[in-house]
Amino acid sequence: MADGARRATMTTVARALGVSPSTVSNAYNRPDQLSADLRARVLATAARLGYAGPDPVARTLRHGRTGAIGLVYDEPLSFSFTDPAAVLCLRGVAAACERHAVGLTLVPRLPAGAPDLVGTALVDGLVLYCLPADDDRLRVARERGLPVVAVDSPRPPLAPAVTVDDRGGARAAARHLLDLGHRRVAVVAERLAADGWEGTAPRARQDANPYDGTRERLAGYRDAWEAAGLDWDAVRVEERAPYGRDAGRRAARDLLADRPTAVLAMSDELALGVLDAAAARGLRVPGDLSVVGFDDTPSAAAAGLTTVAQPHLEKGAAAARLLLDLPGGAAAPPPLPTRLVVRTSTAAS
Amino acid sequence: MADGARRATMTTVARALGVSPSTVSNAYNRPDQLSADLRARVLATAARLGYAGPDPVARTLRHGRTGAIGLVYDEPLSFSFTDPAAVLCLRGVAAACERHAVGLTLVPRLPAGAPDLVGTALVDGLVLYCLPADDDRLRVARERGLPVVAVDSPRPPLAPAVTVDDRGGARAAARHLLDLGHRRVAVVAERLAADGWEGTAPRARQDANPYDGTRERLAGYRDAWEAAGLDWDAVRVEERAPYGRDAGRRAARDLLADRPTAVLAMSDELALGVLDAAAARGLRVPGDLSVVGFDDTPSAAAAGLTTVAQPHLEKGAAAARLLLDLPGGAAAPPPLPTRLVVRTSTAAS
DNA sequence: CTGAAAGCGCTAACAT
DNA sequence: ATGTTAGCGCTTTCAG
Repeated sequence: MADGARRATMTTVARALGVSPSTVSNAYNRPDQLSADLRARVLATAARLGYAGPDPVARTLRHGRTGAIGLVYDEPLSFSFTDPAAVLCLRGVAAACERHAVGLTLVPRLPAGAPDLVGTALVDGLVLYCLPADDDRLRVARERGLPVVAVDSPRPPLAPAVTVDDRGGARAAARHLLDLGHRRVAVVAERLAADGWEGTAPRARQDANPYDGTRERLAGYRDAWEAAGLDWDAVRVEERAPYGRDAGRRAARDLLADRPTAVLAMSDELALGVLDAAAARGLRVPGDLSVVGFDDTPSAAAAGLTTVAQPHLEKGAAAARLLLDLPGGAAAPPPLPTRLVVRTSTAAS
Repeated sequence: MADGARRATMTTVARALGVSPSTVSNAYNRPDQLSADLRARVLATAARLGYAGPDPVARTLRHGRTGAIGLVYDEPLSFSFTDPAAVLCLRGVAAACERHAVGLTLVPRLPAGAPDLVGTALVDGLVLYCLPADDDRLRVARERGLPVVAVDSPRPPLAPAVTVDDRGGARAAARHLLDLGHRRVAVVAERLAADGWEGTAPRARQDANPYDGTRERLAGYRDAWEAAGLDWDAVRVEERAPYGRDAGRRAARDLLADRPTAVLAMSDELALGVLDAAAARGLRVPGDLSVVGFDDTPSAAAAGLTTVAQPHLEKGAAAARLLLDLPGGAAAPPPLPTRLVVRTSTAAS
């Protein structure tokens, strides 16, 4: 079995057996097109020569189908496995891939300057997760002619997308605090632009946010505020990057100096950071401070956080289905619902 | 820009410009092989025709390199995002992929009968994670001529692998309990075969376990036991499947009837389940019951679990590097170290 | 600096 | 039931 020669190919097998390549092809792809006997001989010869079946790449070139979809993410790849909300969404995507028997290719973001893998990944379509509206990778994917579907930004008409009622959820969260009598409320935000800036985000920055999900959340908070006849511009929106629990801690450390009675965190990870900071400062939650998150991740639930639930798994699965169900591309579903989940991190002011 | 015709190809662009296809190819792959002016014209024409650059599949066929590695896992894909230890390992793999600018394709396990995606995934190599020693997919990958590297089973000589000193770690865990004076100890095990069986695993089953990682762990416990002159076969090894925190709960519910003073759980997820069951039964940990886990996952740390740490990230990264560093395949590294981490879930008997 | 020609390995009409 | 032929789209010697 020493193979000094090149790897066996369909032609090799065909020649060894004195048949034509198409017969060997048929042995693999259309068993009914040849006698059982010949087929058995083909397979036996293939085994003897160490031929493992049609080369997937060549077959893909012929068929134009790779059997995988790609996932593009705005953070380092390892983040896909770090952020609880991302993990849930990915689980949904992965489950759908499994059902459709296609692979899921995580497409890494490369250091600027490197030729983008979005342009070369061997996939039949791409899920764009949490990209800013003007991200170049959207354009590259489009030019390749690949079907794309965005999740958590960008939205139509920029790209077909699975959307979530972020705004409604955020509105409910803010109204909840207002109903409890809170008026001195601060917001902890993740990045509102790709520039790594940190600080108290002015209104212009809030509105120019290219990440649709978070822009909508902020808009939802504001809706509730203005519906109550209050001045949104008086609400401090403290932005931190990079995203994560620590960002929440750091934002809260600054914010708490203002002695707010409540904090709206734009995600549960940030909210957990706020809880950390509150504890470090000796504040009781919800006695001294109410905190509302967003996402309803498992650890938020464990911490008793009041938050806004969204169907993460369904969101991911819907995105994958959009790519996989109808090759042409089905219509995007209506916005998925969000729901306020009241736990023990909020109380009357 | 209405494209009634077929998608533009290299030849299309060449013809539109009256040059040869190879010139267009050079414009993309060897800018130095043609005048800057001609190159600019080629690129402009390409843009005008909506040609997005060389087709990745065709290029792959030519070059024989896909630019991605695959990851194969013995559980449903979504599990990769559920199990904390798997997530950590995957993060390591993903980080290495990112550094090498290659994609990471998660290859789903299909319902039995379906043509296996391991045979057709467009990848340059495969990481086999937690497969049983006799898994068919190892053979399929080999026949394709793909480089493979196993993590957490199978081990050499079955396959090149990144190994961890599971046995040493388990030995330390068991010795820790013995040192504390525990003698009535029970083990909670995840699956010791792929058959879905549950119950008290007899010795034969323990030894035939095709999952190397867990077989080694069990062997490590036994080492310590026998070194202390005790009879391993008197130790109850309670096996549950499928794997997860709930499995730990259910195993512990049965086990605790024997009134052990300590439990060795073969993973932190199982250990957390044991803690749940102990709490439900009104047992204090470590007062009434000591518990030791394995893996040192974040939630284990948060729960104050005494456990065995292993370098998950490094394990995953090393596996990916083995595939990516030297195309030929480097030598596997020596077993990665494990380390007993004593927290507050263990005390003297 | 540019072009012609020969495949990479496979599949699907279309014969026979 | 089996073989012939013509590509899928690209890259790459090798000539000019």
